[in-house]
Amino acid sequence: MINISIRQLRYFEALAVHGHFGRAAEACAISQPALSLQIKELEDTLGAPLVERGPRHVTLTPLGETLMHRARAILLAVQEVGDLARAAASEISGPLHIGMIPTIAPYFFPEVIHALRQHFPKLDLVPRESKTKTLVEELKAGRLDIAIMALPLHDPSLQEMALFEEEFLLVRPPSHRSQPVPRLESLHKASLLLLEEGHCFRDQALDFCNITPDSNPSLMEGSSLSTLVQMVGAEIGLSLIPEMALPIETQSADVCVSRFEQNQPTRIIGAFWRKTNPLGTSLEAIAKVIGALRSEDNPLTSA
Amino acid sequence: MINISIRQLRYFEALAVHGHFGRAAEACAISQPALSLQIKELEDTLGAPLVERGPRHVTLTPLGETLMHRARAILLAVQEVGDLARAAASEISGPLHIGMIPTIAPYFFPEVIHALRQHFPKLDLVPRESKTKTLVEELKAGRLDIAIMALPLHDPSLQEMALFEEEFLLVRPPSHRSQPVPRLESLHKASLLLLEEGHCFRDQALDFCNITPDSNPSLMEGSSLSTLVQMVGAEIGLSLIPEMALPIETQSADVCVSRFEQNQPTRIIGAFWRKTNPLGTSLEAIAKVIGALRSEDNPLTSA
DNA sequence: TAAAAATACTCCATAGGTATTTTAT
DNA sequence: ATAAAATACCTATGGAGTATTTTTA
Repeated sequence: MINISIRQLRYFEALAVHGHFGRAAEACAISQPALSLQIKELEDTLGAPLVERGPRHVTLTPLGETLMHRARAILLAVQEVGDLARAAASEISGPLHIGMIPTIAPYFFPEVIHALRQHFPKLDLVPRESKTKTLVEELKAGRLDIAIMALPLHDPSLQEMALFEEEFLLVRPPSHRSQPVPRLESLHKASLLLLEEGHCFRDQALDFCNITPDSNPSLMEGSSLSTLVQMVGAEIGLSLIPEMALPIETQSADVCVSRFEQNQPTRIIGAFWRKTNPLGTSLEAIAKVIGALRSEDNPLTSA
Repeated sequence: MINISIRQLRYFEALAVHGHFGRAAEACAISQPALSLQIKELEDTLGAPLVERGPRHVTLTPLGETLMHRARAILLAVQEVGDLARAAASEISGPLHIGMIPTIAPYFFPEVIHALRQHFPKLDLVPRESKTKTLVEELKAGRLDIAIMALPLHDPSLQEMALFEEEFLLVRPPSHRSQPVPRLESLHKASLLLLEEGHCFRDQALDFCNITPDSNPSLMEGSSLSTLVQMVGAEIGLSLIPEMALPIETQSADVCVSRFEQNQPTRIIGAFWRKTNPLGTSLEAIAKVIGALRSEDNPLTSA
């Protein structure tokens, strides 16, 4: 029977990530020789080298690569076993890694954290803001427990739960205040300011306006909603912002914010977690608390 | 970070299987206190009891049950990491657990073992004979590396490889020798002898003859092909046997064996293994050697 | 009260630390 | 020549053994 230890897999993963015995050892909070020995032992039991030792950095051998995949899966499964305990406890406690997309995070995180502290005082919240793609990766790798993102996602390994619907609002320069609200379909002709590549809000907006980035030369980009609103205030163009950003982003800029008169676009925001996460039930309760914060004005559930 | 060891999971699995600290310890080749301590430690790190201690036997708590599922998955993944090494070696070696369905095993195992010893001398073959359902379970649990069964199976976690086609032959009492071969479709009117419930060969035969067990009161059952042939020899009825059983089973019985004149029924025999088994490539080579034994007379591949 | 698990203790294997040498560019 | 990994050696944690006590139907 093969005698590898979880410890060896942990060290090996660190070595793969850092590509350097010394730094990997540091990451594992052990000395470099200690890590070297465990790697050596792992190589011995497998009967083949796992890394190629270079003078400046080490790289994985093909066998090392395949082991890495399997090791990650095992380490995730082990971590989930650890979470079994927390799931069994009457009250959820310990660190909870929670992620949110950038177009929501700055406006929603404060109240989410406040509400979760109220409902689950034993929880130690570790918030993170990233784009959807990163959040999904982090969820799957077990570095996040739950993420708040826009639906739909269609990832079979993730559980999704819709929380509330959010409107897209039109932001125009102050000079437009007297003009009528343009129709959504006419926006492709305007100078539209949108978030840079990778933000789901950008894709949603493009989708609603029926725009492909190439076909619209007057499209301009910003890296945050705040920037966009400021640029609109400086008469550079129009933009869309999610409802949630309204109170904060329009405070410091002189802009004209309007709903559309018809075909008001919206997106649905939901919570996501690994289906295999033993904390599932707790995460559902947490998601419900988060959803309740917004569902008063915007109820998705008919409760 | 949770500090669970693979050792603890192994011991816990043994305890779950045996329901008894002493016997589980024996199965793990350690002393009872050693196992008790590891279980206790596991319970401590998870913060909740995993087993309910009874005076005669222990039973898993609900948490223990869920842990068991996850532990098995982890242990299987670890075992597969162990197999990575063997897969990396130039020549496949070590123990290979191979299963076969009962209607093939007695006739085919000898030549399969002989051929595999020739081609893979470092392999230590561990053969087992079981019905399809059991073989599938054993494959998935990692207690079998490869199984030879009838297609189709449609199990998404298993890789299948067709090896050869095998005919179903009609076995009649010696008195029928002068009579013409009945048509396959007329067999449901005859006194048909078939294998008992659970053999895939039985289901295949029923299927070919368009019989449902209930609708045919003259159906009789035996627990082995050998029994069936002997009963046919004793004029008790007719039967079907797979081609492969022919040389052995008809040696010691005075029966009349015939192919059908039309609609000759066949089944396809194939090899199966876990898709995640790192030995996959080796198992493919092994399966090819097995298939080559029969594909001379019965080629499935157009080689 | 009897079978079985928990506890007490002792021992040894091994993970980890520090100091040092070897290696490869 | 230098950064980095391997080796040597020591220490200490903890896993396993034997003997014994506690538990509970």
